Amino acid sequence: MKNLKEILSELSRGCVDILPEGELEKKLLIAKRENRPLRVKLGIDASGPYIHLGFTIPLRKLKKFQEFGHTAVLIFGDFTGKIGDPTGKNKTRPQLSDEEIKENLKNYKEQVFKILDPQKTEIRLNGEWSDKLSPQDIIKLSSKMTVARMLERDYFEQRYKNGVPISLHEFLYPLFQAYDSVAVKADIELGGTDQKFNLLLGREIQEEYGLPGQVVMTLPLLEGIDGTRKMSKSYDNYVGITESPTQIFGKLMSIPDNLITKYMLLTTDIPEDRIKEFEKEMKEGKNPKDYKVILAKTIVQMYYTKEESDRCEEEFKRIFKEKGLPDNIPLIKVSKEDKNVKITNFLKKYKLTESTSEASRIIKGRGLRINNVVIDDFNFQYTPQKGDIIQVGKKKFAKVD
RNA sequence: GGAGAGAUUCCCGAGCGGUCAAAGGGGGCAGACUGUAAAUCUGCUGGCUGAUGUCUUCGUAGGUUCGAAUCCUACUCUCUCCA
Repeated sequence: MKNLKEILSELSRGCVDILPEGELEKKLLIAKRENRPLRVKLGIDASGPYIHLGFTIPLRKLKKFQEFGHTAVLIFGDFTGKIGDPTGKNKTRPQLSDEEIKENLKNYKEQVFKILDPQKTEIRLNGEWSDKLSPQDIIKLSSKMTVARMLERDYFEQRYKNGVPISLHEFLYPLFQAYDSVAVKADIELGGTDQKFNLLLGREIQEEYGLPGQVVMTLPLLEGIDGTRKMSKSYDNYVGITESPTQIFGKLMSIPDNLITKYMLLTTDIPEDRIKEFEKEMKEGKNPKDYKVILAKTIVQMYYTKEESDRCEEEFKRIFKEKGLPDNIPLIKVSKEDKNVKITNFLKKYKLTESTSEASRIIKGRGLRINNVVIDDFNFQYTPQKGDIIQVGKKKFAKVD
């Protein structure tokens, strides 16, 4: 049995804030005294439940709580999803239909239980209670918040300054989210650092409704594989946990060096002191690539198997060190008419490029190889032969069948 | 309700009635160098095409004009100020 100190240190690994300070310890003590599990809340957007490495950070934290006997309460934002969240400027997200929500929920569950223990997980749809709120309830809820405080938030402040429209209902979002905490009687809520305000609001609203306020734990946002913007599907810089081992491995190998240890700390169970050693070794001049391999292998192993991770490593070596070819080159079936076709048309026809213009651009840039021979003439007449290897840029391969 | 400002290509942002497929930056793609890293350098960055050109693009719909992103009208949306 671990003592309280050890538990606290494991639970706070990677956390940015635990607010109010010291409260987590109190909650843990209360749970022990009352012999009941803590209810740890995490919200997810119903519109795109595609779980990438960034989102595994809070999920893994939740798992940690489960290991210590507590209950994970996942809030699936079907209510908010139905209203349609206007994120950007001109894009008002389409409202989700009931079927879409159902479908998303199904996919979500599948992925989430790759990490969480289903026995200790409670999945709730916030429509359950939000749908039932009357206008009076909503007014009462809104009266707990002032416009000035809303506008203080970075997110709104910037948009307001830049003249980007803010719809009124966007102000309601944090309130509904906060109300979720009331509804599920959360003891703790997890979220990214960008959620700090919302999470704290949850605490306040709980107190307004006569409940003990939740403890807020914020976790860092993980930069995507481009190393700058936060990991997100819309930036196409994500590593999805349901992607193929090869993809996961490859993507992780392309993250910038300075993120290696951050990824380790947040997305794996590699012990913190080991990570510190790695850091030191890299500073002393060891090749960061080797540590990246450790990271990539660890993660592939977490979501697949040890064998897969070994295979990925070997394949990676073969492709990039020895400039060999990947294992699974997609085959393209060419038809008999494909004789002496213009190469640009060919590339477009088989979706190797978006357009013929893109094809000629790549050809001009010396990015096209057939059987390892650079083709730099965009008027090249191509007659595909079975077994030809076509390489477009660094990453796209195809084999003629 | 009133007054003003604005909507440009993936994003930000220039843009005299013709020489504008539209400056510049960001992002992206490709190449060199590497460790499929970072940094740096180079090229490209609407579609189709025999590269010559051609078609579609500047909030939407009309109009003026030989010719419009640029002028006019209406509409839609946004912002700011006043009440």
